[in-house]
Amino acid sequence: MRYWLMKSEPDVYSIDHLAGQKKKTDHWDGIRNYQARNFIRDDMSVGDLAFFYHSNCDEPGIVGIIEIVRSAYPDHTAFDPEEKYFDPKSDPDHPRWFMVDVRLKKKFRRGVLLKDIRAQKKLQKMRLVQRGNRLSILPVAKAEWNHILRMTGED
DNA sequence: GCCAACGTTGGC
DNA sequence: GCCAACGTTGGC
Repeated sequence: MRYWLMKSEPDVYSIDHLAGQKKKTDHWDGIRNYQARNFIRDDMSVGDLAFFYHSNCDEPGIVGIIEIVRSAYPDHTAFDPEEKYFDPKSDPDHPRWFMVDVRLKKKFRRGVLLKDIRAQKKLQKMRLVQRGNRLSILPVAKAEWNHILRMTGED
């Protein structure tokens, strides 16, 4: 069982979008970066937990917890020319991009903001707080996961 | 295979 | 809106 952090821009897809889905479950499409793809395709399993992170917004930070409920399968939005993330180099016979399904497990009453994470000595090694990190899928160490959970003040 | 140009991410 | 970081593209 692994821990992850998954970024989404709230203007595009926020935690409330996910909360409004049937069974609070949805696919996580649009990953178009090889490192991120390799993480979800090779290392992510059903039952893994991930922080839902709001990026590129007024208050970037972790806003809740999601659970992986389906392991990687081809991202069909790459096949559709109408889609924003269409990629002609991916086709159903040889899919290049993959996605997983996630279910909302918990929305924090108060998110853990990036600036608060940055202020934590014990979280300095997180890839999230290191400069220039643009990866949308990041592994999180168990100790870091627990530390952030404590910062929420919830169980 | 090198590397300049270009595009995207994302915090600030 | 700015800009640093960094991934991708394409000419050579």
